[in-house]
Amino acid sequence: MTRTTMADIAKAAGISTALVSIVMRGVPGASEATRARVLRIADELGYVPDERARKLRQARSRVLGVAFELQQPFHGDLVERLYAAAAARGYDIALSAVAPTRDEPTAVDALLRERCEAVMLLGSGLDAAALGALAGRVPTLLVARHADVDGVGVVRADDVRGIGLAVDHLVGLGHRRIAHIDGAGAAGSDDRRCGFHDAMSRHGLGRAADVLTGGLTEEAGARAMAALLARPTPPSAVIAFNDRCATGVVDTLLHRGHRVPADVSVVGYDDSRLAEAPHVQMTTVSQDARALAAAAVDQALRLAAGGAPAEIVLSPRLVVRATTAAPPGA
Amino acid sequence: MTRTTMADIAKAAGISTALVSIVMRGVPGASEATRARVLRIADELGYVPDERARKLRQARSRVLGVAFELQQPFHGDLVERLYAAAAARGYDIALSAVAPTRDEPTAVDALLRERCEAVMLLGSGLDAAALGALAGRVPTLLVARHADVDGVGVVRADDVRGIGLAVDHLVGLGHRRIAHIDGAGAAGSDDRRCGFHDAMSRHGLGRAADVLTGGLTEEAGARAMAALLARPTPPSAVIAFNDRCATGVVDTLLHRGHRVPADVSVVGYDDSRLAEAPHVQMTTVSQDARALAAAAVDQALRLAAGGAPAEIVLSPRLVVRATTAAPPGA
DNA sequence: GTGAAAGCGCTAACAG
DNA sequence: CTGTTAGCGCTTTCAC
Repeated sequence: MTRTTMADIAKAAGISTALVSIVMRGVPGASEATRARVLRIADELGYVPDERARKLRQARSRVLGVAFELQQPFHGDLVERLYAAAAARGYDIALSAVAPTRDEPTAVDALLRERCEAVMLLGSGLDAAALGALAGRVPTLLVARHADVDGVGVVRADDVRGIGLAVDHLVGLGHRRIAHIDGAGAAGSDDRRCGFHDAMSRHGLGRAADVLTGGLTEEAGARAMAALLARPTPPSAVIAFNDRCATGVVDTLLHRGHRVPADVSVVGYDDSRLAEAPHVQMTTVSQDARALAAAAVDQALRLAAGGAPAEIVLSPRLVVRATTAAPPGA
Repeated sequence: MTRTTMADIAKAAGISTALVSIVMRGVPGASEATRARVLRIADELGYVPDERARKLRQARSRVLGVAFELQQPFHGDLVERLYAAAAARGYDIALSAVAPTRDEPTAVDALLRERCEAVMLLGSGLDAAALGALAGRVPTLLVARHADVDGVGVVRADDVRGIGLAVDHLVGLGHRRIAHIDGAGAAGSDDRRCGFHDAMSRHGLGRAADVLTGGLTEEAGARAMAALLARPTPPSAVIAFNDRCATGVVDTLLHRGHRVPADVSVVGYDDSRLAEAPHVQMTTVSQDARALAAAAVDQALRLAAGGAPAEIVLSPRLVVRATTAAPPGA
């Protein structure tokens, strides 16, 4: 089970390791004959290049670190797109997961040890001080989260506008009593809450703007929806912090015998795989994981090259599906 | 932004890098005074050890590779536990994600390049030939999947028994028309299907055993449930392939005005975070991610040390929550 | 208790 | 086109 090295191939082919390296990297400097022979031998010997050694030798590691949450479907979408965006630029992705039993500092630390050229934090929960400190050690990029910290790059969708789109859509359908179940302090929840208030006010519904504390999970959405249903006059539409939260809202409504969207309309956020599932068909605000990922890799590389941090704000898009309709009696 | 190395610390402290290494690793061989001084200087300089260099030098990389699916909540649970189990043995985890646009061979290949001592594939979709080939290159361990391939270790829960527990529970409640929505060829689906047939037969309900093609997603569950509802006499209970699938089943039932569990009981599989959410409270079969992860790391290390592959089968446990009850009119 | 020297597997100059 | 020489940052003998 001992791994084949370049030296083994060089010996077998009767050439130097440098030449093998040239062939393996596919750079010019070897005759076609040698190239073919080396490749054949490498294949026979089951050679797999040692990334660590390669990275160690190279001035730049060509690795981008990504800290993400294991249980956040939207992070899954982002990570998937980040792999592709990084690969397109010749970079590898080093993943480090955040979970209830593995906090963000731990995850980031692991990335630092891998000598990533830059780290991208997906919807990070770190505060300004921690972010500032991190940015002092490694080019740092916040993805899908708003923050104004010196030295930290940001790539995100315009959350204020995103929620605005949702409100416009619902008001256009005839809704007036609209509630927002927020992210309870999670990345982006402040912006979305503001966006909600702004948009409602714009429609002259400032006083009908109802905000409840929610969270990032189905559970949070379910709890908040239950609270709403306990009111004398529940809203006719709900905008949840994200798709998972919205799923909890829908479940609670259905469990209690309310129809979606006939009785209550529900809007999610993220357009994660959760929302597009045929049986869910959730109206949601798309952050466009693909564009976000592409912009993130772009800026991460710029930062790594010594560029100045920027804030890149992408426009979200409303994806109308089947969980929104005119309010009852409209 | 250029990283501090051991040489920098050695110079600043006026000692050799070897001594710094001794201190950083916390092994005996340095005086308390030196130790304290080195640690202080390292801290001041913001030193972070370079894992790549360390791994390269060490005979063993102390890294375990994990290929997992980004959108599978149960994989998230497993990964979280694997981090802890590996850390307890002094090992790091290298993550490589599988997603619709990133196939398993790609993910495994990335792991190989990192010189993992062993790779663990979570619910892999690789066939016997591919697994055999992989096992020839690196100690390979299948987690949460059944397979009988030479040289490949397996750590899984007893799926036949797991489904059996679900059937026993439902029959005990009085159900007789029970359907199983399967995994459509996914890892474990054969076992679960067999387990379903076995258990139903054991209860003399072999002819009432209804199996539908499903899948791993909410969507698959929703589609299958819709098909069941189109029948003249739909079942009074459904056992889904996993929690995601079960969620789709529940959603479809609720959407169509059926109550869960009053009209139809639903059982999931995995006991992922999805199932325990307060508003869901799904009855499900627990594979105990923690125990599975511990056993997996255990065997991965044994394999890496040259041990013979084994099949470790853990007993699943039925977690009764709120989606199962006696059938209507019972 | 401490340091010098030799590599881990690879790539990046250079020479030839 | 091909080979030699030097390391990347760290750990590991083996001296002192």
